[in-house]
Amino acid sequence: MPFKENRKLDDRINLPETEERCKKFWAENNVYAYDADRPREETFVIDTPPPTVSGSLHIGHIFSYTQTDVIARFQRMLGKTVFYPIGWDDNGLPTERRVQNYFNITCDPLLPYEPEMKFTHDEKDETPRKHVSRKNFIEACEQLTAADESVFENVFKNIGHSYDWNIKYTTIGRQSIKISQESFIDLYNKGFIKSIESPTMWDTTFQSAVAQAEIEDREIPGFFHDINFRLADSDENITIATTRPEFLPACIAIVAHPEDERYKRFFGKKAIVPLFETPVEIIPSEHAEKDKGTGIMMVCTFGDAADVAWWKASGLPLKQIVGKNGRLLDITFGEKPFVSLDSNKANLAYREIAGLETREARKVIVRLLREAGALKDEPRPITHTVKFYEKGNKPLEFVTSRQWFIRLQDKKDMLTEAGRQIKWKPQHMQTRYEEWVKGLNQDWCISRQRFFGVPFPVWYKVDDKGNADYDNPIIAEKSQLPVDPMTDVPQGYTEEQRGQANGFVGDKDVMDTWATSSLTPQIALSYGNSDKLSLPFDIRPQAHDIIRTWAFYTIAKALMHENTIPWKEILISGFILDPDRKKMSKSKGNVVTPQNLIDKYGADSVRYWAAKARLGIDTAFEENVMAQGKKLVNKIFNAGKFVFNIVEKSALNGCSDYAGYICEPTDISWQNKMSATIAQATKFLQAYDYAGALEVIEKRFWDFCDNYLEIVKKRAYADGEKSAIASLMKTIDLFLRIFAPFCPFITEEIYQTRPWDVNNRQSVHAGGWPQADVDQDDRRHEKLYDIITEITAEIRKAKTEANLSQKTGVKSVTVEAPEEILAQLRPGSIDIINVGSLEEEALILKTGSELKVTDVILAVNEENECA
RNA sequence: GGGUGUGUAGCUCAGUUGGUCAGAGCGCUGCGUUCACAUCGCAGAGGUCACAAGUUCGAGCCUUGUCACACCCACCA
Repeated sequence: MPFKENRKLDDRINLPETEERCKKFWAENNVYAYDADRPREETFVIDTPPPTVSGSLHIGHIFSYTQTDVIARFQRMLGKTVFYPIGWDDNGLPTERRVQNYFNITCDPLLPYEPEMKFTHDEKDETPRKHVSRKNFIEACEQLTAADESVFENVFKNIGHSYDWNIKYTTIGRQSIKISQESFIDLYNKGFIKSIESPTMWDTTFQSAVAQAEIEDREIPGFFHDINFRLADSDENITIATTRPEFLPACIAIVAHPEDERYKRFFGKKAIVPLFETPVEIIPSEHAEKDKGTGIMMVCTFGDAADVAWWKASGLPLKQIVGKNGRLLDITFGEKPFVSLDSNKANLAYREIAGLETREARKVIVRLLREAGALKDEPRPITHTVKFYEKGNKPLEFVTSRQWFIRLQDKKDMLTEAGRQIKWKPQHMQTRYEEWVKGLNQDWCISRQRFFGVPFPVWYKVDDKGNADYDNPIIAEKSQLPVDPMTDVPQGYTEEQRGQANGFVGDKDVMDTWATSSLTPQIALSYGNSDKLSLPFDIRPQAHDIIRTWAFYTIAKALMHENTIPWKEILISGFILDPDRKKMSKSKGNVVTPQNLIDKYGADSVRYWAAKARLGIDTAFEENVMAQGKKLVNKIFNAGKFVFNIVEKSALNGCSDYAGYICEPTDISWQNKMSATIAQATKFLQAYDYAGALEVIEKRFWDFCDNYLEIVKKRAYADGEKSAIASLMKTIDLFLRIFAPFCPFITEEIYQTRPWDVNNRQSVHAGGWPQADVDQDDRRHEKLYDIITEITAEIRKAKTEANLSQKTGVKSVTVEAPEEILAQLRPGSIDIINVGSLEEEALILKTGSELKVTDVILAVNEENECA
């Protein structure tokens, strides 16, 4: 039901119908389409965050995305064309995990493709995970993300976000893959990308490398084990505390603090690793702390990140004992680098743990140590923090593997400088960014040993012995993109040569999802078909939890590719917190879904709630604010309807050019107020302070309903006075426009049904933000409105205190004020008489030092109230 | 250990450069309201603005310190 010519406003507010009508109207009239022909200066460019498609939309999304929409709508109403894309971040591990759980499948790249395979969701499916081929798995991902994305799209449309749905991308889409691969090739050619074999943080469940930014610490229970190491050439023992005794076979050294008197005399000597009889040197190191554990520790490859750093510095050989599946590798003592004074004994011990998961191996080692008498005391339970992949449920291991890295550590200064060229709102968020850059201690590992992602556009030559040459990759030609090296063939080769001696193999890894989402500006531009736009965009809106990932990586990529900043300003939104001020939990999020709230309060009210919160401030979830929004929406509707009723019965019905009729002093004074409010709101919105703008607009609106409307009611309604009616028309026109960015539905509904401007049925959102030129206003009666409301308040108070109706008549009111005030007041006397139900001649004006209402004598009795 | 933010009425939050800044909404209390709106109106009570010291004629606002809470990073044998 689109808006028809001369449609009348409903008698009662009906939000669901209003919302449907508006959505249809906007879609049919392309109200939010970006105009690629307009020049850059007339364009507002937004780098919209593509939400992760791995479940349902959270109320937090609605919160921050709505704040951006308010800004977008304001800019559009200013007359700009708004480049406002929308995308879905659907590639990567989170999606794979959801697909695995949802369809109860797991990917086995060795299986053949089954073209007929279908996927269904069964809540009660308790059978073991079904193994499917890589291609089938990707199809399952595509199926589920497509379904999820259409749900997301509906919610965003229901809440009234004004994206240009023609500029819609997915990070797994063909175009995104192409741009992501181009990015890889560009960085490779610039020498910013390297592939190296190195210890990498590894999730054994997903069997993939993960990046520094994807790690989180978790407190888990564990044990301290005090293990005795025999000293070589001595009967003495030293006791070493460790939480990971299963790493004994990978021990490469013992370290203690150089100033530790207990161990100073041992430096340079050798200790013997129990069970495995490996001699290791005792070395001083600043890293060791005297008062932790026993003060002396073993270094293994690799129990934790400190081991990695220490190993790199030491130059000692690498003893990798944990495999990619998280199980202990099959190694043999006596072969390099696993030296032992007694290889038979060592191998006997190791055979007990080979093939076990690290946790199981730990238990076995403890038993063996106990049997060998090398365990000083029984293990002591502790709680310690361990690194996890944020989406994983097993601790990370350090596994040596070949990975692609983007060099960032040598660009810290440039990255910091780029951050300084961007305006951060709030400002302190820039500090967070800088601290993150300062603390970078790894390059960016972008390869993931997964399936649903952007493939590396890379193959490797295979030599005559069948070994791949990883140091000299074959990089795809740009004209070939997008490519999948597992099915596409490098130039100069044929498919028959795949995997053959003197042939080639494809790189089977995919990229980290951030490697693609860090290119959202470039991807959006490619979908936008614009030759007028380039980096930097105007704004990037996002939350503060992904400063270290999305913001950081986007800045890094823009710097490396275009040598510029990606956006001029970055607006950091806060979080929605549980009422107990913790981060909103999933369980809660499932109950309070955005759609439920839209259904309950209406889209405009949910938007009102979002727009009330300041940038960067975390806010507790408070449904009351939505109820408040609903009251406002209702009030806007009723005020509109009331004014329409007045206009329809008046001589100004159907009149478009009403402004010239506004001539009465009180009306002119009120319009001064409106101008001031518009000026304030405009200033706030230009500074992206949508909450500040909403506050002043809302305040003025309630003032309008409570005071001005009451003041002019009689003149407009009973007297049919044109000045009052025209002033009401103008006021409604102005409020509809300045509320439009916040409450797009109700404002459009009323705007389209005005009994004036009937030939102008453009969307209220298509432009027309009011100009507040206060300097051109007629300021002769500037103070009058405030004087009237002040006196009115005193009269109302007198009635309230007498427990009487506001309709009670007034016999006399005495106002004392300086002559200057009285001069302003006199032309508006009639309005005080009207609004206060004063009898004729009841208003007595006296000269005094300041404005004061001294006597209010009510008509019902002779009670005299002193104000 | 390093960094950032927050602490203002019972609750959720505003308080822009120090001078009507002690506020709003909700909640609470009282009263009113047939005629735009009970999704209403009018009014009221409620706060040593975390604490302490300092700067100033004057401090929620600036400085220093303390406490509490939250988030990020580092360390985690």
